[in-house]
This record gives sequence, structure tokens and C-alpha cells, in this order.
Amino acid sequence: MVTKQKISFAPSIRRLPQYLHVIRQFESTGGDYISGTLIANELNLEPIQVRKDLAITGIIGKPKRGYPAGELIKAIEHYLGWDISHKAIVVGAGNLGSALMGYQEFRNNGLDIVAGFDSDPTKIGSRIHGVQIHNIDSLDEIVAQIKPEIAILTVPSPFAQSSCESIVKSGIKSIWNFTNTKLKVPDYVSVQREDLSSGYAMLSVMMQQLAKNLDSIEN
Amino acid sequence: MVTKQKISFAPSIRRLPQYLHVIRQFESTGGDYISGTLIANELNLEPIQVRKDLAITGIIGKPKRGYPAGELIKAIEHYLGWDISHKAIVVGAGNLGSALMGYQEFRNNGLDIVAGFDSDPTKIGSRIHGVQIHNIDSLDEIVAQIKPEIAILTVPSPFAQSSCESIVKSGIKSIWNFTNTKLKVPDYVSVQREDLSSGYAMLSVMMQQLAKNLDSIEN
DNA sequence: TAGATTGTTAATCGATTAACAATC
DNA sequence: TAGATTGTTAATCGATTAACAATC
Repeated sequence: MVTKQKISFAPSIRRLPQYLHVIRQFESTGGDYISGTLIANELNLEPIQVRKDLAITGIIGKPKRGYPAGELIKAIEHYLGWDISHKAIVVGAGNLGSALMGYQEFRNNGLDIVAGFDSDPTKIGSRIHGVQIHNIDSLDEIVAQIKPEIAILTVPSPFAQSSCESIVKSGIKSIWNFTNTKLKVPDYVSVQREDLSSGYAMLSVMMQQLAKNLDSIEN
Repeated sequence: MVTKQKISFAPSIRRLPQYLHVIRQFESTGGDYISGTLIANELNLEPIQVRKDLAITGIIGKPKRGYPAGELIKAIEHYLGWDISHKAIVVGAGNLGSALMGYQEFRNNGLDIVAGFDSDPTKIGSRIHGVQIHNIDSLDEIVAQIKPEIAILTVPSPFAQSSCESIVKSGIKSIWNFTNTKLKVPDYVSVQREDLSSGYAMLSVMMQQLAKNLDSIEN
């Protein structure tokens, strides 16, 4: 049986795209070797953390000089699988779905959104950011044709579970879930949850600490 | 000096909204006492983790019965500050900004989006999901009037830093950053970064493990 | 009552940070 | 060369999980 696995080094993996961004910028301005210290300064992190994180990609740096920027970019991209193209569909072509279809950053990193799906007749047949929108009823058929690896789920939450089931039935095994619904999926399907509420919770607690700090200064 | 602080219990705080969602649903169907075990089952977590997390809100449960649902909801809401209204503005009324303005989940949790800002003349003066869109040049003025606590930043990344500076100058101290830009802000301003790339990185690594597992089964 | 569930205390696990020799 | 930076090994820190007495 394929057991649901935890991803090791999750915190490091989540930081890699930030590094990639900084290193690409560095390279595009003609930079040659980039040090962990420089990356750390740019992102308000500790140099040792950057070095440890980069090590998981297999890159070897040069003492005193840093890491060869070009190779480092390739190493991160390869580690993340961003050096090859991944076809994806967007299920739910509302505002959020539309935003994601137009997100250039994804395309730069191998995520190729090839189709959108919606139930709204005024959207079906149109193109959003160049992506053709299909009737959600034709999901099975079109997935069979174009064989995408990823489904990005951006429907309103009441439709999340049922849409998810259509996606699973169509044969897609990776779902990026932007709804606030905990999806029930078979073991062989993996779900990455993108939970805006959790970010809002963090923001809220930060705000309370901010208020507390101001109080303690004033009094 | 107000030093930039780390939030303790961040992982627990991030899970609280999920619990809240489950408990509200439970209560709305007439549920009385809800056990940590039930919540854990619903979210594929360990009961002990749920109990530990709930404990930080100060809730006291009853052995054998669980937690009083109504009180538990109030405790979580209060811990997060979601029991009082927080005025927010959205800077950048593109697709993502529009999606957030229409996100009912936020309104249910005290986040009151009272104005949007954009530089596009066709948007200025209109309403998106009921929210009035203003010229970004009038940010200062309107913030002075309505005194929002939070700015949600959804401009294209080339404008992120400059928009951020306008926000800071206007006096707002909490920024929810949906751009992929690392913002440079004074010490007394806190930024919550919502980084879609990090989610995509996790998804990508999950997909690789999926592929590896299938391989090992086939061979 | 019996047994499920709580809260507490301790053990484990993994991530971050520190220390430092190696080196370009 | 001198010194900044690497990679490795160890120490610390915090989060998760386990064990279990208390109890409704």
C-alpha cells in the first residue's frame, strides 16, 4: 500500500523558492558566486540556515567564494522538479482561479496551466489569461486527452469535495487545494493545502503582540 | 525599541482555524460537547496534538465528554482576536485582490475589508464585491479617515516595495503580503508573508515522492 | 459503574543554531 | 597571505508524541 508520507525537511523546502528568487536576481545582474551570507542578509535569515538548506539540493560551495550562481539555480530547480514542465488544470475559474492562471511566477517554474474548468456558461468557451475554460462536465474527457499531473482547486467550498471526487476519478493524483475544506481522498492521491485562514491567524496574533508592545512602551 | 519577535506556537496557531471550522460545523448541527478525538479524526491529526493546541486558548474540557462547543468557539475566536472587527484595505485590485475582497470566510472572522486601491482608472470609483476602489494616490488621505489596521498587499511584484512604503507612511502597521517580494519595513511594522511559491515547492516534492512510490511498486 | 477523554508530565523527534577545522 | 566562507559535527531549542493518573 502507498502510505501517506510526511515530507522531510518541509521548512527547508518552503524556503528554497525564496533563495531561488534571490539567486536568480543576483545572476541576472551578472553575479558569479553568491555566498550564503549574502542570501541570508537579503532574507533576514541566519547564514547557517541558508547553508544547511542549500546542502539538501546537493550543491557544493567554495570556501571564501560561495556558491556558483548558475549551478545553484540548476540544483534548486532540479531538486524541486522545476526544471521540467508540469501540466496543470484549474478547477473553478472565479477570481482566485483567474489570478492563478495569470500568475507568471508559476509558469517560470515549470507549472503549465493548460485548461480551466467552470460551470458558469458565460465563462465556458472563453479564455482567461490565455487559458481555455471548459465545462466542468467535460473534465474526464479533457483530462484523458491532455493528461495533466496537477489539479488546482479553486471552487467555492460547498463544491470542494464533489469537485475533488471528479478530479480523482479523472485520474489526477496531485491536488493543490485552495478551498478551506479538508478533502477526503484515497491514499494514492496527495493534497497540498493552501490555507489562507492559517495565514490570517498568524497575522492576527502578530497584531495582538504589536498592540501589547505599544502598550508596554506607553505605560 | 520594538524588536521583531517570533511568534511562539506558530504551528498550533496555524491549526486553530481548522479546528474552529470543524467545531462551528459541529455546533451548527446541534452538537453540544465535542471531543479532541473527534476533531482529530476529522482532520487526520493526533488527538493529543489537538488537545495540546486547544489548551493554549485556555479552554478547559471535561473528561469523558470533551469540550463545550460554544465556549470552545469563543475561546479560539478570542485567542485569535477574531471576536472583534479589524478594518483592512486591499492594495492592488487585480484578480487576487478581488478574490480576497469577496472571501466570505474573512468577513466571518472579523476581517472587514473597507476599501480597495488601484492605479487603473477603469477600476477607480467602481465597487468590487461591494468594496469601493480608490485611486492609490489617495491612500494617505483615506487611511487617515477610516483608520484601518491591516493592509493586504496584492499588487504586481515590481510595485510591491513602493506600495509597501506608501502603506507604512500612511501609518498602517500590519501588512499581509501576497507578493513574492521580501518587503523592507521598519521594526515597528509586522509583515505576514503568504507565499504561494512555498506551497508549490511542497506540492512539487510531494509529486516526486508519488512518482518514486509508483516506480517502486511497479519494479 | 466502566470506559472514554481530559490535562500533565516525560520522552522523542526534528529543526535550528553554535562551534570550528578546512580551504580557496 | 589573511580572512571570509564553506561543510561537518555537536548543542540547543521547540514541537510532537507517548504515558498515565484523574475524572465525569
